[in-house]
Amino acid sequence: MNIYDISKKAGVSIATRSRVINGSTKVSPATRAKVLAAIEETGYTPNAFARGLGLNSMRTIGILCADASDIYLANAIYIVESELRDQGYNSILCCTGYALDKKQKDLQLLISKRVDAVVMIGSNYVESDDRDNNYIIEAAKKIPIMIINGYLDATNVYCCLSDDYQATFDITKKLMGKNIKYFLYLYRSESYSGKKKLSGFRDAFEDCQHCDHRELKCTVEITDIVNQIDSIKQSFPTIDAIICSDDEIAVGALKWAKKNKISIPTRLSVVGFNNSKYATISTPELTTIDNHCDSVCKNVVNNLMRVFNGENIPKKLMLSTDLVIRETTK
Amino acid sequence: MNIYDISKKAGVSIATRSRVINGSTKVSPATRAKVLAAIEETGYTPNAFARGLGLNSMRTIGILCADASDIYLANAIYIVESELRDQGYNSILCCTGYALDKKQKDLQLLISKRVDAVVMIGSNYVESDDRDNNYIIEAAKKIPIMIINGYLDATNVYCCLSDDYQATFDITKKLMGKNIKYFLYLYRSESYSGKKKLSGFRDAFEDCQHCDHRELKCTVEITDIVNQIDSIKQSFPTIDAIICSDDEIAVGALKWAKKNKISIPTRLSVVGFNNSKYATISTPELTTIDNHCDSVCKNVVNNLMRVFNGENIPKKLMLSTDLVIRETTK
DNA sequence: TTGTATGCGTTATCAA
DNA sequence: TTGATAACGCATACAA
Repeated sequence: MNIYDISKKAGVSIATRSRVINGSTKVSPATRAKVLAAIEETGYTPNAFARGLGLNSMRTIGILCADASDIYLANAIYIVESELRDQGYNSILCCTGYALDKKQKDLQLLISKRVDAVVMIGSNYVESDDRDNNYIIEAAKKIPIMIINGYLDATNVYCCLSDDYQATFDITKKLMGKNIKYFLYLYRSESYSGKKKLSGFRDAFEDCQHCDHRELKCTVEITDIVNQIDSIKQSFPTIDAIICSDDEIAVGALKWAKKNKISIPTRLSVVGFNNSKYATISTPELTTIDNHCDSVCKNVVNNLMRVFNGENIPKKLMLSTDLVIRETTK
Repeated sequence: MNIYDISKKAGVSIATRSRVINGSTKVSPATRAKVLAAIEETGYTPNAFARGLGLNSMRTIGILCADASDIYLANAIYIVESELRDQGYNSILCCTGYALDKKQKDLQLLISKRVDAVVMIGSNYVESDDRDNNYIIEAAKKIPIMIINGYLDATNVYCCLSDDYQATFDITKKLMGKNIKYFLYLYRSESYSGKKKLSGFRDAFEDCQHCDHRELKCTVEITDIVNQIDSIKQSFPTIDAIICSDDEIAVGALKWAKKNKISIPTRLSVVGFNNSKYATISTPELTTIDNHCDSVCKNVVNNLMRVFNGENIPKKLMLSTDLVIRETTK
């Protein structure tokens, strides 16, 4: 069933049929009705491939993320996909993992599938070594690349992120103001946003004489965190606060505190990051930094539409965060 | 840059070029080298739309799920996508929500995009009223439909699910054996698998004289659960065990117990479902039913490949579950 | 307002 | 082993 069959059935030319399908106004009501009737009767659907070939677009966006099962990324995927579809675009999802070669390969794959743009969800796509970001810059020569929570200065690359540096800086300062002196920072990733968070934490100590802090890079396995904190305790006996780069790590910190019978928040403050569902699932419920993932995602889709529209949009859009106070801080 | 440019550059016909691209053996090493050199030199990539038009396939599978941010569905999406890509297929993700008309519309949309098959993740796609499942049956006339955790008996529809009925039946019986008498069952969804779980729970009471039980349909908001359990307490004062249709609800039950200072597992047993990350994030860690989501998903993709291959596949594949005992049961 | 002719970049069929 | 040519189904410029 194709355009010719429909045209024949309706007794019009294929051009007229095309006008009806695509909602052109330049067609008389009578002929439009004829065509619509024929379409209805036959259950005809336009062939998307042929359409794509002619228009050089199937209105499809590639979504790249390391791991769709990660609670934070999953939420972002959900929002991005929904927003895109509201705009008439479908999403091809590609879970790349964290290895560079796989990320490159998958981005290439999406481009070969002729997607109209790619949205990279997660700061892990921007590498520390600038040469490793060439794959993004090359891709951006063909289609717009949108990066969520990462920043890369390149043509046709548009970034939207939350102010992670300020967030960790502010919460650390805030806790210092509550007479907290000994801080431990837990993190897992040294991605773009991972580094921002870490420097925010570090910089907070610049003018604090009586404070001290340690940084600990945890393994991916949350169950190991308890032992890892134990081991740092030997050289850093007092811990008043643990700031974590995500909520899952913060849950690990809570489990450590529980095992060592350290009462929260009286003797220890714990702060998470992301304001994910983990924050309310956990007991006690986590004080955490809300980086407004949904706003970031909506901004990205909105910006992408404007790029398609030929508008000039900022290459870097930074959104502020909010502290959500629950049960793990005073 | 298209097939003609490459052919001209290599000094061969477009047919020969096509043979090289598609790995046909019927081409001499010399000409193959010429073509490959031309491709390499120009950085040519075949046009996927034109290819799709010719082959009537772009090797794309539609994934339908209600909510990609749900921890359970997100995990399934991740596995399905990864497995599909291993087989050379891309995935178009569509988050439909739970409303029937949206599900119908989105399935239709995927078909109009000419996907090779659709994978429905989540038992919410099979409706109670059989007439409402017509949209699936109709779709299956065009492409294979794979259903994860739901069952529908129709041509070209293939289902893979875990034995949820047996799971709740067994755990309830098991707890009865430990002198537990008063059971509360908490659930949110009346989907296909939701109903199976509920009947498993109910049937466990058939030959138990001294036992009693209640069922409570919770609202979606987990924070309401505490109040909802409180209210049932008035007509059902003693609760020895709470069985939940998913881990998130179980966390709600834990929060209720904590608020009422009921010690777990000594005075109350709580059992979750899914063995999701929530089970280990929560405190105490949840005893839960592992329905082996990963195995189910892998089976589905594997079966789909066999369907494409023209093999005869069972229309219903049931996998057994396992109980994972942690801290919320004796 | 409607119809005709052509291009989009492949794959596939049939000869050579 | 290679090449010419016909589909594939649609959009659109141009003509009527």
